[in-house]
Amino acid sequence: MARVRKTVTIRDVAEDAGVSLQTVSRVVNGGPNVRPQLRDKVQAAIDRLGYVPSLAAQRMSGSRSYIILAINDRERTLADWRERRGTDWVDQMLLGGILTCSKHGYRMMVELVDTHSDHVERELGAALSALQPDGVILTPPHSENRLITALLAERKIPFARIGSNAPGPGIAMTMGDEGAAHLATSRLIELGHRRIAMIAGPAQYSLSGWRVSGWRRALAEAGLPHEGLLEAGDFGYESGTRAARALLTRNPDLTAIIASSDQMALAALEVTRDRGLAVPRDLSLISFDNTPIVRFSQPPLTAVDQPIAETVSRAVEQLIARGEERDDDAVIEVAAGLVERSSTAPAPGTA
Amino acid sequence: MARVRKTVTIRDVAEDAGVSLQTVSRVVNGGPNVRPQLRDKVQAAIDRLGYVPSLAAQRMSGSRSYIILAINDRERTLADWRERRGTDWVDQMLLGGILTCSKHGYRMMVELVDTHSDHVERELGAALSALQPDGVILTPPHSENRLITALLAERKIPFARIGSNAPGPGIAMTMGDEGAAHLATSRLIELGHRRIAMIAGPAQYSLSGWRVSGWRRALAEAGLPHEGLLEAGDFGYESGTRAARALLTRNPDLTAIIASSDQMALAALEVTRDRGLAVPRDLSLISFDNTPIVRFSQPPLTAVDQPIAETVSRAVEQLIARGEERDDDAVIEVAAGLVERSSTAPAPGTA
DNA sequence: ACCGAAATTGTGACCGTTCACAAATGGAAT
DNA sequence: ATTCCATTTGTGAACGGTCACAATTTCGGT
Repeated sequence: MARVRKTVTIRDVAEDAGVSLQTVSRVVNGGPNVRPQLRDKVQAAIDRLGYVPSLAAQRMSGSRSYIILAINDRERTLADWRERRGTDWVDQMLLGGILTCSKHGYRMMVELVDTHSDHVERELGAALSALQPDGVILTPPHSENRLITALLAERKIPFARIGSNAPGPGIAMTMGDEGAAHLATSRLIELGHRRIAMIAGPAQYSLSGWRVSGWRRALAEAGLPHEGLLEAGDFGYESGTRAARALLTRNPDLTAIIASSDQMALAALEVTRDRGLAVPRDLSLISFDNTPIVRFSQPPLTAVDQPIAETVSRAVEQLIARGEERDDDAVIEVAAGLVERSSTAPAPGTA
Repeated sequence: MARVRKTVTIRDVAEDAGVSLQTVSRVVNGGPNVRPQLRDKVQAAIDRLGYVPSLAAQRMSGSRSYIILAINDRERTLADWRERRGTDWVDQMLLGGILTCSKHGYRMMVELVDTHSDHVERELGAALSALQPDGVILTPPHSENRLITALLAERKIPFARIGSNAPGPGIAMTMGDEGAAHLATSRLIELGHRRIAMIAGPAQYSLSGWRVSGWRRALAEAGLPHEGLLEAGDFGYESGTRAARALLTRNPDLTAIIASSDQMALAALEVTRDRGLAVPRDLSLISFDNTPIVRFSQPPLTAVDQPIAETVSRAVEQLIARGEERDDDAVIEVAAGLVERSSTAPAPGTA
């Protein structure tokens, strides 16, 4: 353990090993064409001195910055968002990304930007100039923001759009919302349900639309109607209450509800309870997101599991790989799964 | 909106404004001794070109890095931790820190290190060399790790230890665990409870000890015994189940339990229900942490609210302020509060 | 032993910014 | 006007790396 007083630079290593700076640089970066013998000698010096290249200096001299920038919404992130969808989403996203970055020698930096369009361009532009990241990850609701994607495309920085199903500039990382909704709906149909309602998310998120599509497609495939079975919320609890009430009032024969967020599902659970209906005996319930909360409700909810951590992780890997490559757009799907708990059961009156 | 092709450097601005690099630098950094007229002219050029100084270059030339490094435990963070204490802790910490950093023109970077002591020094040392942060935030269980604090002290990097009550090197940011436990216990005593048990956290976290102390002190002040009323868990659900069972079996006259984590409190809730006891009619329950989960249990739990976001936020501000100052150690307390919900009530048989 | 190409190593310039210091300018006092 | 000092501006040298390219070594084939 060498005692480190001042920062150890590549020069110190070069001197210690009796070689040139360039050689040390080659060893550090695993460059080719270094004789094994010399490489070992230099490596020994590096270890002895505890040398670690300075990220700042590396970036200065034209190499990569080894930074992935994750763009999050400032307002929604902390207050709004956590109230509505549970905090888990942000958490998983961060940790999935950070973990994967660290695995590849990269670092993830979180940048919070305002939703207000004027500022977005400014703020993001400043962040890009200051940090010069090798890649950017866009999270909802910025995943499909034209101004942002245009800015990134112009600067030729590879970027991934999380939770966006639409092809377009950058890499779209979808969690297969259409398919997931289809899966959940199909499962309910399989259990004998015929009147299956959906509480959708707000239209501003395109995933809301995709989930509705998946639900509708599954119903259509089974020859079931969807009229009057759709209500929209804003992912939050109160909106779920409203939607559930409307649905149950309008459709007394309802036997299943799919909610586009855990909070809205919990609200629906509360509403059904108030009306004297038992879940899952009288009504089955499936939620989206599968945050930790739904494991502790009575009963625990069956939920569509959005593989957020894995999605972000894959996004990071894509960006890193795109480092030198051409920036071909793509849509990558990470499949969602259905975690069956106790809020789903065969439809009433079924064998 | 100037169209940005290549990165705008300080040179471009200097040229555009017809001044020297140094002058631009002065304007950017709010340096003294620049004539207002010139300053405006330069500022105009900066705005027009959309210039933002490169963090890397700034760091290179001896200025600060404007980076705060938050050290988290790799294993516990993702898997273990979230299972045991709910994911909220990490989330709040990150966002509290990130938000505050961004407010001051700093950025927060999360570094995950292994718990295994050999690696910690290496990993952290590498991170410090690579990033050269202006400050470091240590989170449990690293807040009191000797190797880490020694390393930071040696490198003279200001650092804050979150959730540590003990004075020592660096700034200790305590959330007043002793006081919080005392507060919760006192409230129960006030409600007429006489047999108040505690499910403590694992000994490896010093906050566990402090919470026990606060509980004990409150009991002592009221002349109540604490013998046989203490069980320890590991913050996780299962351990809470075990502890609650042991406590209830050993003390049939128990009327209140304080749990050192939300998960353990939920477990205790489940156990009391199994035994035919109603909360809060027969038994009052208070948990620690106040993660979103406890709002959705039946009944919603009264909980000690750990002001994590604020604590980290304050820590960041301390570190930034310490930038140039002397590194005097300190213990700063951010008081916890009690959020009363429906799991606490007057003791059975009380007026 | 000799030649040439391939493999290995070294050299200088440069990345974008700030630092210490030198130069120029301004204004008050003489 | 002149002198002098304080204020304002400019200059060259770092900072710690990498890049392009030049110099050197190695080695197979003759």
